[in-house]
Amino acid sequence: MQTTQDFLMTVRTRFAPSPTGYLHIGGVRTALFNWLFARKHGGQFILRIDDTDAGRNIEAALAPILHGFKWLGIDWDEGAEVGGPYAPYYQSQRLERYQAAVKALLDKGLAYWDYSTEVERKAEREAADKEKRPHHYSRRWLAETAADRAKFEAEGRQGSVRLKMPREGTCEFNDHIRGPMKVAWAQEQDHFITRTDGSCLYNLANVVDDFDMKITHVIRAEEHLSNTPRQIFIAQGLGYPLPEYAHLPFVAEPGSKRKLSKRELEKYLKNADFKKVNEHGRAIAEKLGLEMKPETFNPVIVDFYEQVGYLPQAVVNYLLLLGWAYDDKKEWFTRQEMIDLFSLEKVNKAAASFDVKKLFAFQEHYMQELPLEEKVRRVLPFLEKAGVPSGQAAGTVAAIVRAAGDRIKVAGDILDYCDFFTPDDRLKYDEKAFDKSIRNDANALPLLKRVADLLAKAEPFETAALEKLLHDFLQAEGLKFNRLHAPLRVALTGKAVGFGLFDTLAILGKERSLTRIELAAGRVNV
RNA sequence: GCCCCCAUCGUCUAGUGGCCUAGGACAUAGCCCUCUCAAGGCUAAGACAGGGGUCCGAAUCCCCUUGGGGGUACCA
Repeated sequence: MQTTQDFLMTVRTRFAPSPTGYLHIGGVRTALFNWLFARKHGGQFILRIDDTDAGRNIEAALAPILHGFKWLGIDWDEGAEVGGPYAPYYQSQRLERYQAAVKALLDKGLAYWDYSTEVERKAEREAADKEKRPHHYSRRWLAETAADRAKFEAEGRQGSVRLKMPREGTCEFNDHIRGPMKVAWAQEQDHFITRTDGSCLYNLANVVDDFDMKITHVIRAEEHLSNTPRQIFIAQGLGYPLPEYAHLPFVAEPGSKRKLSKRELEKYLKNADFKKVNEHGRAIAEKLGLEMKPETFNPVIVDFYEQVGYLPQAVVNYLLLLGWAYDDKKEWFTRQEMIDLFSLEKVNKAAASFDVKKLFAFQEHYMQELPLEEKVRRVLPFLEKAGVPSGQAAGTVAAIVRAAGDRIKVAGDILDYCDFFTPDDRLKYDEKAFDKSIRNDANALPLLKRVADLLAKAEPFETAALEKLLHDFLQAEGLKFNRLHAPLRVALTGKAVGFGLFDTLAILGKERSLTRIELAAGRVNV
C-alpha cells in the first residue's frame, strides 16, 4: 500500500539495537527488512543505539553488533560510527530532548506528575482484579500544581511523570502488515514516561527519536503492536506527524511457535537439527581454539556463522525468506533482487520458526556456487588460525579445495582435511578402519606393495593419469577396484572416507604417497 | 482476568471465492549414479486446527471454539 507520504518524503527506516554484546538472529531479520525497505525506496537506513539502561562499556558491547551488520552487508546511512545530520544517535546522549518532550506534554496537560508508590499502585490493581473490573489508576496521587508536588514531596514521596491517557474513544491506525487497527483508549493505562530518577522510558524516547530523525516507516517486531496507541498518543500530543507502521511477526523457536529467545539455548539444543548445526560449529571452533561461551557462540547469534565460515549471503537469503516470500517459486535472491522485489505487503502475519537446517541448506547452495579461487580465499584464514603453515601450502590448498568439492559446506570444514598437512609419520589412523581394510585383509598388504611399485614409476603423478594407470593394472590382474580401494585409502589417509582416491594420491604427491603406504605396511604387525 | 494479534505438509511458504484431486523449497524415505564420503538425478510419503454459517461454489468471507503469541511494568 503506497501512501501520499511515500512520494513526498524519502523513506527513512531505523533499527535500534541495545548494546548487549551480541547480535540476535531475530533482531537481524527485523533490521534486514528495515534495510531492504529503505534501499528499495532509495531512502536511508538509520542505526540508532538504544543504550538507555546499558552499563558503562557501551563501545565494547556494541562492537560485535556493528561488526555483525557489516559482515552481513547491512550498511547504515546514519547512526553509530558514521554520525549524520540528526546526531547524536545514542539515546544516552539525547536526554535533553526527552526532557523537553516531557515538559511539553506536562504543559499541555497530557501528562502529569504522579506520587504514588509501587505498593499503592499494586494494591489498586489487585483490588480491581478481585472485583473483575478493568483497572485504571485512580490518579489519587496526581499532582497538578507546584503546591501539590511540594506537599507530596514533604511526605517523602518521589514523583515521576505519566501519561494522562484518554479513557474514551478509540485509537485507529493502519499497519502495513496487519491492516487497519482499532483499539479502545480505555485499554490503555497511564503509562509512565519517566522514572523517579528523572530518566526517560522507552515509549517516550522512541517517539521523540523517531520524530527527530525523521523516520517515515516504523518497521519493528510484533511485540510493539500493543505499544503503538500509547506512542501515537505521545506523538500527537507533541504535534508530531505519525510515521507509517509495520509490525513484523516474530521469529519463533526451532520447531515451535514461541518467540525465539537468547536465554533458552538448553531447550533449543533438544531440537535435533539445532543440535547438529551447533555441534558442527563447535567442532570447528574447537579446532580453531575459539572461545565458545554458549551464550554468545550458538546458532541464535550471528557471530556463530561468521566464525564457523558461513557465507553472509546464505544467512541473509535465509532470513529474507523467514516470514516473507516473493512467490511460489523463487528462492534464491541476489542482493539487488532482494532490494527490488521486497515489499511489506508480502510479509507474513504469522510467526515463523527458525530452522537452522534450512539455513544450512542455503549455505550449501551458495558454497557450491563459489568459484574455486573464492573458496580458497575463504578457507585460507581458517587454516592459518588452526596453525597450518600457509606459505608453501598455498598451491596444495587449491588442490584440496578442488578435490573436496561439495564436502566443504562451510569454510571451517577445511579443517577436516588438515591431514594433508600433517607430517606422514604423525598421521593418525582410524584403527577400526585400519583393522578392517589392512590388518585383517590378507590380500591388502601384498597388493599395496605392488601398487607402490607401480606408483613409483608413475609419470605424471596426476589424477587422470593415476586413474588410468591403476585401473589398467587392476584389469590386467583381473581384480575389482574395490579390492584396492579401501586398503589404499586407509594407508594414505588413515581414514575410511575421504576424497576421490586419485585426487588424494595427486595431492600427496608421489613421494609422500609412497611414504604413507610404507608406514601403513610397517604398522600392520605392531 | 481484560485487550490485541495470529493459525496451509515436521519446517519455511504459494494461495486474496471456481485455475486446488492445494503448488514449491528444506528435512525424511526409497531407488539410480558411484572408488568411500559427499554431490547429483528420479520417485514416494506429508497440510488447509475443529465446528457452524454465507454462497451455485470456500484454504480463501463471517461467527464460535481450541491452540499459540503479545500487551496490561518506573523492560525494550
